[in-house]
Amino acid sequence: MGYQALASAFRGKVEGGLWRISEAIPSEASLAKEYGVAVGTIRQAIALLADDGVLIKRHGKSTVVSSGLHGQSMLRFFRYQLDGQEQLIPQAKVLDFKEVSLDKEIGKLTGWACKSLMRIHRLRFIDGRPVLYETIYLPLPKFKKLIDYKPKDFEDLFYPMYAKVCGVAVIKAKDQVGFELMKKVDAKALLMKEGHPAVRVNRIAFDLSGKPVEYRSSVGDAMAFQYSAEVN
Amino acid sequence: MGYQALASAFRGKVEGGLWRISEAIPSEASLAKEYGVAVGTIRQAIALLADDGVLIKRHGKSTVVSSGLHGQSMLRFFRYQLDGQEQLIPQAKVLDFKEVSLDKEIGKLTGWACKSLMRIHRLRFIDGRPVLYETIYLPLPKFKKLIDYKPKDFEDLFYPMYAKVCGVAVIKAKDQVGFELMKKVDAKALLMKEGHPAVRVNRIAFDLSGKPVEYRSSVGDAMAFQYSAEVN
DNA sequence: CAGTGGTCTAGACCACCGC
DNA sequence: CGGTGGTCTAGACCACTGG
Repeated sequence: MGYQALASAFRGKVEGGLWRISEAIPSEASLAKEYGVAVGTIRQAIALLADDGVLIKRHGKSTVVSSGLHGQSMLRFFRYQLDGQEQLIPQAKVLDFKEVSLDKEIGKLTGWACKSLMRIHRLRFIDGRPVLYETIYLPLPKFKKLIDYKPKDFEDLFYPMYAKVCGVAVIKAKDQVGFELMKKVDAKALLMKEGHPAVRVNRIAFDLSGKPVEYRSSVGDAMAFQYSAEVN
Repeated sequence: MGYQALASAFRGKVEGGLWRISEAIPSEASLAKEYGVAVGTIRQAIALLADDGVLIKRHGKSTVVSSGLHGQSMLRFFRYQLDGQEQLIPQAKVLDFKEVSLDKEIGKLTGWACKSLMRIHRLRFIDGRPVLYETIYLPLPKFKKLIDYKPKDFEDLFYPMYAKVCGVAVIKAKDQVGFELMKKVDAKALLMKEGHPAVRVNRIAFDLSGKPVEYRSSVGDAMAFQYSAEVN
């Protein structure tokens, strides 16, 4: 039982729901006793999961299972201060949503095997201006609690909502950024002209166990797009 | 002398050139003896620098000082296989270079205080087609060995060349991606039309001590742009 | 084989948090 | 104050690399 095997065991606890989102895990000392290893070994195992974002450590307090990402990780792609504004008020509005059958392309990208998805259309605003038009797909057994929602019930930030309502913590995502000319529907939603330069971001989001739990495609004005990345 | 203080001390060794690029540092055991601490403490300090990319550890061999990034980290922004090609032959060609005085804007971005820079214009090709037009700025006391070069002397990959010729290891970079309409000079270099949608990537590259050592601005066809990123 | 880093132990003491 | 994670020790033994 090396520390990597212990890390796998702990992953299992999280995936199996024995260690629940936002809740504390046992102390390092008690885990060491339970597994019959030294505390240092437990610490190494926990460090692995903490690096992955699965567990959150805070000195003096218990280690807890992550409830996922919070920041407006999508809007970070766009320049906000178009008019020298300093304060920005990001908002979101769900336009419509319905149950749809699994799209073949999305199934291939995500590996989902479910029959139907929930599809949500949503606009995001900055200072009252629409800047991003999103189409979000959620696999349906898992997110069934959302199908009784009304558009107004959806919160501005989806990931914390997933955690609260559906017990799904998004801790990682893969984005694909590409350039295109704006299509009619996208242009209409964003109050722009068809054929205007556009950026499309396709995102697959992953939960605590590394399984894809959301597919999202977002379109915005390419001329307002600005992305920063670190390379290591 | 905690492990963080030790890490600082080790950073100093690297920055001061006492531990040189690509060379082995003393073993953990000998460092422990030298500093009068336990091996575990040395290991923690070294782990910090290894996470930063400053040191490279390999089981069974000595820990060495990093010589920097290698991959074509710039071309990763573009789709290569335009025609179902599988093998791609990236090439580069330096068009011209000269000593110029420090641009105010670049000085602000990089914090450079030198008087003059070396400016290099460079084209990058895939399958013989120009895809990227780069303008590279290097602070001049540090890179003076390059001013006697002829355009043909420059290697395809600049970062390994910096390490070999100037003793500068690039281990980190910050990229800023934005869209614009192609300017005349850029269009001409890339054999495209002025006003065509373009992507511009501005990069600041950092050496082992975290100081900016290169500023680079690259332009390419927006329609061929595709970027993948992980969000954590 | 000698030398390196990787894993693990069983303790000690420190630093932080909240009651 | 008690409980948590953070740092450190001084060893033991394992696993990998290269001559």
